[in-house]
Amino acid sequence: MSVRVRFAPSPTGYLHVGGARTALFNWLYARKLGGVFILRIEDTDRERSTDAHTQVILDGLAWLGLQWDEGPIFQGACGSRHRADAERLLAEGKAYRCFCTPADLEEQRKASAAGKAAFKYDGRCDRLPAGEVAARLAQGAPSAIRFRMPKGEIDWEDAVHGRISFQGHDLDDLVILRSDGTPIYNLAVVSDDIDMRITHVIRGDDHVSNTPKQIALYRALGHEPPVFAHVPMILGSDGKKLSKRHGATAVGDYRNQGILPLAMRNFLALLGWSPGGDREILPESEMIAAFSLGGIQKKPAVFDTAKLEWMNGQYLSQLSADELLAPTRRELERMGIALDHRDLRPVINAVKARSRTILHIAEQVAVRLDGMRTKRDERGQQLVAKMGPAYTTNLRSVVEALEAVPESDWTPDHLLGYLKAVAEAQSLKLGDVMQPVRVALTGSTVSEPVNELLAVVGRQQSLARLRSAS
RNA sequence: GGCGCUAUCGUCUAGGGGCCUAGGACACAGCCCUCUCAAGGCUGGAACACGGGUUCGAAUCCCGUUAGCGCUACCA
Repeated sequence: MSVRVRFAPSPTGYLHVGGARTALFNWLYARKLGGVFILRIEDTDRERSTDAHTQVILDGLAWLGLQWDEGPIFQGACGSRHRADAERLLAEGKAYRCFCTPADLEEQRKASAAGKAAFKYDGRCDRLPAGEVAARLAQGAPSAIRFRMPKGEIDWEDAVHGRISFQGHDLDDLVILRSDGTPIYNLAVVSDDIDMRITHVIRGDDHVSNTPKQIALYRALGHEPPVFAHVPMILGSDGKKLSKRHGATAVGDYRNQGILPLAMRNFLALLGWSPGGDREILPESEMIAAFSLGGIQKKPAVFDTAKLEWMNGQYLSQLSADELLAPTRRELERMGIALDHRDLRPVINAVKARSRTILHIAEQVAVRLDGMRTKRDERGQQLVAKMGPAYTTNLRSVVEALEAVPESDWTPDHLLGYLKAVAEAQSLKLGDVMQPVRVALTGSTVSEPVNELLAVVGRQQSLARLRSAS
């Protein structure tokens, strides 16, 4: 039987990095086994689901290059099947009607909390005589359908964790169909996974405790459960589950910060999984070839932004200026800087070695071609002050010499010669003539070699800016 | 509280009884290169949570302790 896996996010928020990694593992597994990767949108929570969120998820997956083979299938469209499954369980005596209202249950919960024990539905409606049930239904009393949880042990061989077992008597008789006829998550998932002939359920560890309930449901519906693989959570630097207060948690946030999709995907793959050996930067083909569920870590992983940026830098350095051009332009557009008429490639080449993100590249381009001052370079003025009067004196000497340089000599090689000549003539160290130029042109003490910087900014612009600075 | 899961450098991990005086990567420190900063190269500090077993031999197997995390809805 061929492998069929699914990624099933609910469109109630953005595409979280944890979700993205779950999607990635599903995708890798499908690709590795020649299986089918299906996208299902779990939108049964009508209140919180929106089309906008769905679109963000679709965009995020596409950006990461995780192409799905089937779907997106919308769970909300399968309500009649969910209802039919619930009613079948009811008819077969595997479920029962529950007339407890949410208010009743709230009260039961409170009473139980006082006794320090965990609340567990006591099955009072399961003990209602058949006549009573019929009478209440006849009166039109609203009722939900509850699944009667089998009492024995429920266990499975988890592809990541190994054997996990629960005792049926620790589990609740869970509601599977609300009184308004809509399904509850655990039923919808099982019903859909059966319908879609899912063979492997690869999802987050937060679903481990749902698994025994779902296995019971599978059996009650007359189907063998699929293979389950529960992948560990992703934590913030403080060891708590990654959330908004840790800063960026959505895939889109990293996209906006100038992270490349392949770098993001590679980083995510290494969070909780290792190809074995010492490999880190993996092309898609190697990643797929090396992937296995057994190679997934059992413990949660901390999301380390520094390593993500390092990895992004690795990918960045492998790309040519031509390949970096489009993303850089997109970033500049987002920044509201119009440089459409300029050839950005020489500048990109000059700055990319010192950049870890596309955003940083775009900023450097803007500084050079648009005279933009970035926030991080605002301290340029302070640097000038720090250099004292020598800054102005030395800068003037350079400007004077550079003004005599013809356009035809305005190249990195020739400029280096001119700068060295200035240093020699003034008995200065090369750094003493270069650093003022660097600061004047970029507002920063950090940049590519000054002769390259001058070439990239261009003769006219360089001289104009240096003059006004000196 | 109950149930479940987990436990190797600060972080991501290699490791599946002897190859481990525990390897790699990020981060950090130093050196080289150098006009600055990156990149690159070299060097360094840094971990098997604790306690019992099993075994000739345990990071690796078993038990317990501790700690962390997850779940505990007519949410998903």
